[in-house]
Amino acid sequence: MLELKFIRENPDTVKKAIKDRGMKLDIEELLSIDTKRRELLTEVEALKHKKNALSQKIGQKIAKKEDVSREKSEIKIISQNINEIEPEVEEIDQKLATLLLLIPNIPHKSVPIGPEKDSNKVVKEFGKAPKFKFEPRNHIELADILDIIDFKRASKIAGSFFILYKGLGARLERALINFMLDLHTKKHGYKEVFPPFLVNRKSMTGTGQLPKLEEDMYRLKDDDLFLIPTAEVPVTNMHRDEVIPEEKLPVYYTAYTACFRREAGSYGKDTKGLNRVHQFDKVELVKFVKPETSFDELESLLQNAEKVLQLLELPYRVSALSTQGISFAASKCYDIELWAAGSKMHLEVSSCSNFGDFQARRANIRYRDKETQKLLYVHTLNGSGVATARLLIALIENYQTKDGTVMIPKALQPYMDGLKEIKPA
RNA sequence: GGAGGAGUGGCUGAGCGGUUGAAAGCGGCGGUCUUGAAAACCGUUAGACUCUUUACGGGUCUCAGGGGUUCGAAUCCUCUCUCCUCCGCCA
Repeated sequence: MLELKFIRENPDTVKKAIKDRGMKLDIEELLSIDTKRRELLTEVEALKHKKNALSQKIGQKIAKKEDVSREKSEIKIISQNINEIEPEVEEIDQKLATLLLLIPNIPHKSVPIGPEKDSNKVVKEFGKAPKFKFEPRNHIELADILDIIDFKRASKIAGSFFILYKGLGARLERALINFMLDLHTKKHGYKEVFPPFLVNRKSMTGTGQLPKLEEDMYRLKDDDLFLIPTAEVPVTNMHRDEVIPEEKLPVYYTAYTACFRREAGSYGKDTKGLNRVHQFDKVELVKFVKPETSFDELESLLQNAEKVLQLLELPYRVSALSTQGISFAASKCYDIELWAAGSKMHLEVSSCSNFGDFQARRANIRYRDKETQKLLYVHTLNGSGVATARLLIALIENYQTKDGTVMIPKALQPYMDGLKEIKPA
C-alpha cells in the first residue's frame, strides 16, 4: 500500500498511476476523508489530553486525601465529548484503511504506459524456434502418444482443468522441479524453503491478493484459509511483522509449491490441455532487499529465471509489461514467455516483479538502517523460476520428433536417470 | 477434540490499579582509554499517528487482538487469536 502522507503530498502522481493502469479510483474523496480525519483527530486528542491531565491530578489529590469531586464531574463532561467524536474517527479510519488497500502501486518510470497488447515491450529474445520437417504435434496429442498425462481421469477425480501426470510424465514434472531448485540453491544463492500451501487472510492481504482478488482464490470457509495462488504469498509473509537485521539483507528464498487458481471468468480462453489449469507446480524466487538495490535485484532475478530456460535450451522472449499489464502490487514487471512449437504460441512461464515497499508496508517488513538508526521498509521482489505445466508443454512440443518421441535436454537427463528420450507407449 | 500454562521493547526478562512507554541484562549506536583491537568504564537507544511559530518542540495511541470495569489499566473482568505442556485421535 502507499503511505497516506505520500498520497496527500503527491496526489497527481497517484492519479496518474491509476489512470495509466486503466483503473478508476476517487483520490479526491480519499483526500477529503483524510482532511476530515485529521480535524477530528486534533479535536479528540486535545480532549483526551485534558482528561489525562485531570486524571493525574485526581491521583495526586487522593494521595493527599483531598476532595476530588469537582475534577470528577469535569472529567465526566469531557468523556461525553470524547464519546461523541471517537466513533466518528473510528468510522473514518475504517473507511480510509479500506480505500488505501485498494490503491495500486505506482509504476516505475521505466514501465511503458498503455494497454497491455500494444504496449508490452519485448526486451530480449533467446534461442530459435525449432524447425520441423513434419507438422509438429501439440502437447495434448503428444501426451496421449507417450501416455504421460491422463486428462480424463484428472477430471473424474477433481474436475476439468486439473492434471494427472503418469509414469514418465510424473517423473518429468518432478525432474523439472528438482532441476530448478538445485540450480537456484546451488548456483544462484537462494535458500530453499517448503512453506504451507494454505495461508490465512492476513498473509493474503500482506502480499496484495486481498481484498481485490478474493473470488479468484480457493477458500476454506470454515477456517478462513486460502489455497495459495503462488509461493510468493507464504514466502513473503515469512517475515511479516518482523525487523530483518540489516546485515542479513539481501535475503533470497526459493520454494517449490503447488499453486491453486480458480481462474474464474477465464473459461474459453486458451483452455486446452495444460495451459490454464486450477493446480500447477512452480518454483518461486523471492527476495527481500534494501530499497536502493531493488531495481538491480530485479534484473538479476530475471536472469536467474532465464537461466532455467537457457540450460534447457528452450526459445523464449522477455517482455517489460506496460502499466496496464503489471500487477496491482508491482512497480515493475518482466514476463518470460516460452515458445511452444506445437501449439504455435508463446506461453507465459514467469513473471518477475519488483514491488518496492508496497508489500513491505502492507506486511510490515522492515530493517533498521545503520546510518540513521531508523526503521525502514525493505523492498520485496519475486519471480517464477519457473512455472511448470507450461514449461512441460513447451519442452515436449519443442523436443518432439516425427514419431512422437520426445528428446530430453542434456541438463535434465541426470534428473531422469540418464534417460535421453521418452518414446511412444 | 479435552485439561492446564503462557503471550511485555531488536532479544532475554521484571512489573500485577496512579509520572511505568515500561526496571535490569544482552544487543545497537556515540564516547573515554589504547599504536590498533579487545576488555573495562560513561552516555545513548521503541513504534505508529498527529499538531504547530518544523523545534535537540507539543499531543494521542500502543505491553498478542477486540470489548468492559474505573477519574485512572501492562496490571482487574470478558471474548478471540497464537504458542507451550499433558491426554485423546491421526499421515
